[in-house]
Amino acid sequence: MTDRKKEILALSQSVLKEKGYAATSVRDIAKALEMEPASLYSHFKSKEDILQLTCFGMADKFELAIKEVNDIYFNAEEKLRMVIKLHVEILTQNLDSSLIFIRDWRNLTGTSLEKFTAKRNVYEEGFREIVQTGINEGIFNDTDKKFAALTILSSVNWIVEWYQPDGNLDAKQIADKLSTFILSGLKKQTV
Amino acid sequence: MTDRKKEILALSQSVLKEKGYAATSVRDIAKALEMEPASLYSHFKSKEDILQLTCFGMADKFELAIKEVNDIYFNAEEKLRMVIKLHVEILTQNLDSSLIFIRDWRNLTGTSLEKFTAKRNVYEEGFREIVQTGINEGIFNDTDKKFAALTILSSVNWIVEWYQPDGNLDAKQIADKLSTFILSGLKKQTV
DNA sequence: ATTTGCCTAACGAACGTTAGTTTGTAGGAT
DNA sequence: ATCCTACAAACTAACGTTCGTTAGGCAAAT
Repeated sequence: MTDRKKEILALSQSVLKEKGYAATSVRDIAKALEMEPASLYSHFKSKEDILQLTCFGMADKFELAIKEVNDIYFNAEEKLRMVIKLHVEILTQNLDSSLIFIRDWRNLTGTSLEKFTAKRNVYEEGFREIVQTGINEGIFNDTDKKFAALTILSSVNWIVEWYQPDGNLDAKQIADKLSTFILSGLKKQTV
Repeated sequence: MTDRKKEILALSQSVLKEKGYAATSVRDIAKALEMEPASLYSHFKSKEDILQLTCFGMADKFELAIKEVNDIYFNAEEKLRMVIKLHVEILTQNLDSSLIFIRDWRNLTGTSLEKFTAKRNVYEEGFREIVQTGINEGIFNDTDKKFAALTILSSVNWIVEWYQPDGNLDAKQIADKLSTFILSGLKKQTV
């Protein structure tokens, strides 16, 4: 991928995130980039090509992250804290892509859609394994691990809806807060 | 709203939830309903009319729920458990509308969009108040209430992504699990 | 007699995309 | 130094399709 292509992709993503993939036309993107619609096709095969590059680009980052965590860390709490930290970092460092990745992947078609959901399942399975590890270690409640993994992922992914790069919370602080919330809950421990 | 209009609205929603509002055409809806596209306009002013009826219909239900909770229940934990229960019930009993409500409200335009986000803010504020009540009562950790409310709402809303009406969890069970998770977290309480 | 619910037909606008062409630029040969 | 080649990146023009929507009519039910 040439530098110019990367640049145009990034700009396209910042346009797509505003109204969503389906509601944004190729002409919308071209206009924001101050070029003709046809010019985009010097870089991309199709509109969906942009979506694919975005979704799989993000999926790859997450895949790498969970592999790293499972290779290095032993303790389930450590693993969970680490994967949440990496996840939040990926989201906040790629906010435009992340919004498209989370909201618009459903617009993928055919084999792309299948591959994507497969990758997603692998990642979710990684979360479930961490929960299971914690249960086996006796440090997590013996809970529904599927349910737990989904709940964790949902709260982590939701940060793209409210995160402000210029706000008063950075990625590390968000990750810490989330981990604490997920691990200990809202209620004070009764002693 | 006539019975026929209600029926057509419900059918339209079941079509819209599949590919999302923006990616679904009026012709798609008409085809699924086995009528001509133009016939839909005997019932709705526009395509966005359908979206508005859906989004505000859901928003009204949630508004009612949080009012009920704040009127009746005193204790913050009780309030939180109750509002989660009602929220889950509304979602699961209106799964098609819920999916559109959660995913597609961004496609609203003009004053509709403004009104909607305002309503959403009111509801979120209701959650924040419950958290604040719990902190004041000394039963919740002194946490970032904005952050907590968002995290709670995200995990509650996410159930529309995986809930199966024919699955092995009903609304009550989901609400219980969620409440427990949110209140106590994943980690075993160290005694 | 009026209303409800659907129809046929069609409008203009916007859609994603393609074909073919021009422009700018970098590198090697003369 | 200048020319030639090659390629990248943009352009103009337009294609066929689909979009949301409207006008007007017709049949059955009230």
